[in-house]
Amino acid sequence: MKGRYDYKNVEPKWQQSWEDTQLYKSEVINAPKYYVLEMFPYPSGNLHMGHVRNYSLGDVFARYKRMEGYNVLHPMGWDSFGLPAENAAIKHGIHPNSWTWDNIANMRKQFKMLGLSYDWDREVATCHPDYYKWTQWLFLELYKKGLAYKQKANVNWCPSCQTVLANEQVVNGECERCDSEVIDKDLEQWFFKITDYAEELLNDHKLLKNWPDRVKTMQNNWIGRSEGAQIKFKIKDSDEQIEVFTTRPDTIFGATYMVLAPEHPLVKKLVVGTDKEEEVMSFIAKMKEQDEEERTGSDAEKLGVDTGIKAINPLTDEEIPVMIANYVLMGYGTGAIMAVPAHDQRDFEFAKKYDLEIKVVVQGEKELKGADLTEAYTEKGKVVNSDFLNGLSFKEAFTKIVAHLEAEGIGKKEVNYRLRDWLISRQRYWGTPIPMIYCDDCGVVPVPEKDLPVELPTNVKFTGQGQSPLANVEEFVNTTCPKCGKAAKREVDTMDTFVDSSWYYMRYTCPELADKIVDKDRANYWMNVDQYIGGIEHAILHLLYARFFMKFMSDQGLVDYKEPFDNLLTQGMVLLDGAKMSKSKGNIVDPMEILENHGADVARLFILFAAPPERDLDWSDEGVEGAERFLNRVWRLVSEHINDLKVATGDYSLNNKLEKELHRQLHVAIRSVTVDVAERQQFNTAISSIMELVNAAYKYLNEIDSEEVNYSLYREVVETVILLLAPFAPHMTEELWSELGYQESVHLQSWPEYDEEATKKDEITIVVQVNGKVRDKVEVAADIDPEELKRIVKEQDKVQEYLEGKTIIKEIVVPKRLVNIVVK
RNA sequence: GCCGAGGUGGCGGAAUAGGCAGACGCACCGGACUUAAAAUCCGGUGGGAUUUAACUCCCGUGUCGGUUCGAGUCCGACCCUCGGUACCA
Repeated sequence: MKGRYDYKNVEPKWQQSWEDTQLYKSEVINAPKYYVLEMFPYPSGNLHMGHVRNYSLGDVFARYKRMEGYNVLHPMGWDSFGLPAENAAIKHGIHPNSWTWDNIANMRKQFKMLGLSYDWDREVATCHPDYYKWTQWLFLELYKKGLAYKQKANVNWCPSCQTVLANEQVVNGECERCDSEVIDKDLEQWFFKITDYAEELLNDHKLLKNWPDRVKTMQNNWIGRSEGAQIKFKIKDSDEQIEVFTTRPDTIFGATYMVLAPEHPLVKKLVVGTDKEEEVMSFIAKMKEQDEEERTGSDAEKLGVDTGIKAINPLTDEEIPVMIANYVLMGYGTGAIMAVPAHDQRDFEFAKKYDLEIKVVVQGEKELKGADLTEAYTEKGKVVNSDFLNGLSFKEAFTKIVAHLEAEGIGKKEVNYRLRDWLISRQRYWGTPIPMIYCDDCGVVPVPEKDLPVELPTNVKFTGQGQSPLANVEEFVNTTCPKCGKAAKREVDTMDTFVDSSWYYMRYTCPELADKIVDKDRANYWMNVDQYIGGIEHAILHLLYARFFMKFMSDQGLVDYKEPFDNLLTQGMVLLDGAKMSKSKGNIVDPMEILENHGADVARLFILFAAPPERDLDWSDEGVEGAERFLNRVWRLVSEHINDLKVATGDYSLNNKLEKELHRQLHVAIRSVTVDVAERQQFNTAISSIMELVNAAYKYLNEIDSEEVNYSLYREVVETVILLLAPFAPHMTEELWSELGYQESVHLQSWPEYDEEATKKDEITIVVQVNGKVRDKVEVAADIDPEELKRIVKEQDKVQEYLEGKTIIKEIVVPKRLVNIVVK
């Protein structure tokens, strides 16, 4: 046996063996299942360290659960539609199809080099027609239910990606992918009605007990539920009405003006032809020039203009001015507000600036006067100056005014959400075609299910300009109407790739199925995903969309569950010198280089040991060497004693203190590692516990007479180290296991069990404190009587010193830990 | 501003129910092995005071205060860092 772990030969050998014996193949059997899933990657062509971390974490769960006796599903696939493929085509003239499949082949090879325990028979790729056929099928199901619809809307357009984006993909007014500034466009686009599920998406967070709170909070904020009322205001000398949403209908008597967003459709209707037309239109033009930051930044200046139009406050019957202002956004609520400057800070600032009436209708502790206010009083106090609401609390006033509005037919209670419908059209080629046809006679007609998939044509020119490249492919565009058979045209936009990844976890349960998206029995057996692992950057995007799809699929009867991911682990980033690794900055550590120089087990062990999973991890070459040193230390535990180990298979007794202590540490280690992996998901401390056991083994070998080594005990320790380490360093442990003479894979063995009794010490150290300060320590029997312990403690010389001349007030005994004597 | 997470040695990090702060690893220092080096093994390593040394003592988990026999852990106020979000009516 070699003196060092020879990863270059050992790792490929076992990777081949695992593949040959189909070790990680999973099937539905009559046994408890465990579905572990990591977010599948975009096939950029090469692994990066974030991948290594993500997939190493998942592999530990998969291997551990398998050893625990679960029937484990651990699949892998490719989120393989997307812009980079198309950009490569534009730049290098390589077809996205071949570019993507080449990348997949290369990355699959790299994944295998990491020794990850995937059932590769279940591999899916979202760009494969066998997969996107079902993405299209889901689109049609959504369409049938009215949850997919086409509408002209003011949408986000990324000039660099040359496509529209969903709200979730716009960050601070910039494209989430390329950081270009996003501009507004009025376009007719396809939407998914995720807002229908807003309430459920919010409520079902309570089912997700093991999701990080911050992810749930981010989703809560994104969905942005608020309770209030919708109220209609009449306009003087017009049949039109202004509809507003407010969370403070209790303050309606204080509504002294109204504001429309510059984009509000009523603006043109009302203003055109009046003497204010020019002034208003030039103001609106100016507002449109403001970029996102200027308009919506926290300290953006409030700008407005009077339309000259008057609305009627339905409660006071007073005429109030209708303003247009930049601080009211078309994208939230109705795009119009009733302004209550005394009780809303924004309205207050605006009213001060444009000299509008401020009328107090909520009383605070001190009497408030409109003229004296320096800021709005936004508390929910007692209502005043409000006729029949006077004297009521917020809650009472809310109920009463809403009842009044409903009775009058001018308003109602309403729940408003910040969440918008999901815009899924993309003016790009490399995505799932939207299966819709436009017929002059029949209108919008869905592609019949039997005609799916609508395949992407391959003979496409990439210009990167303006509209979907599919628009220029005549054979694709021109088709016949499924209804009337006349010439018709296909939809040329493709779907947002987040649609593809919203349901892939379901397809893994039946990846080969040709006539159905999933088989319900199989889906019900494997779902939900028990453990999902991925980056926090998907807290809103992917994780919200996937939850939406799961709920829809559940409502369609495809599966009996409502949430896709029971447990979520969001792993931290891999940093180099405190900064995110990035190609453009050139601060990259290439996983392939680490595999070449240290092997997969070292890479995995380092990355799992260096930090707890959720936290960011700073790359350290010294740390990698430390991991390598440790693995070789384990290796030598076997290699240096291989002959004795091979014959030492019998029972043993514990002959002396050293052996008792080693045996105790063995069981302590099993307990710690089990708890850390299974309950706490703290792999760094799990590994440190294995290190402690290895150190204990060395200590034993060092301290015992070399003739007297108890090899049967020692063998059990070594075997346990191997088993505990197997999920972390699968190749080396497999090799060592076979060196010990076993034929069957270490990854098919049972997880070691510990004996609680064996973890206990006969003699324990008790800390002795006087007035809370440690003054001495005593060795006593573990089961000592507390009174006896107190007596022994007080006999100690050092303790006596501190007790001399003092009176004992109190004696505290914490069993197995300490004694504290309080004196005065 | 609001919401969330966090602040512990030279560094990454541990302390699971309020009970020895600093597990494990890195780095560093010393020793063994070696002609030598590498590798490996053994030992030391929070700061300070005193001491030849041992012993011993004091301080120490962002700051200040509180609860408690006892606080990294609980409570209150504050400071800082990171993440999310931001005219959301």
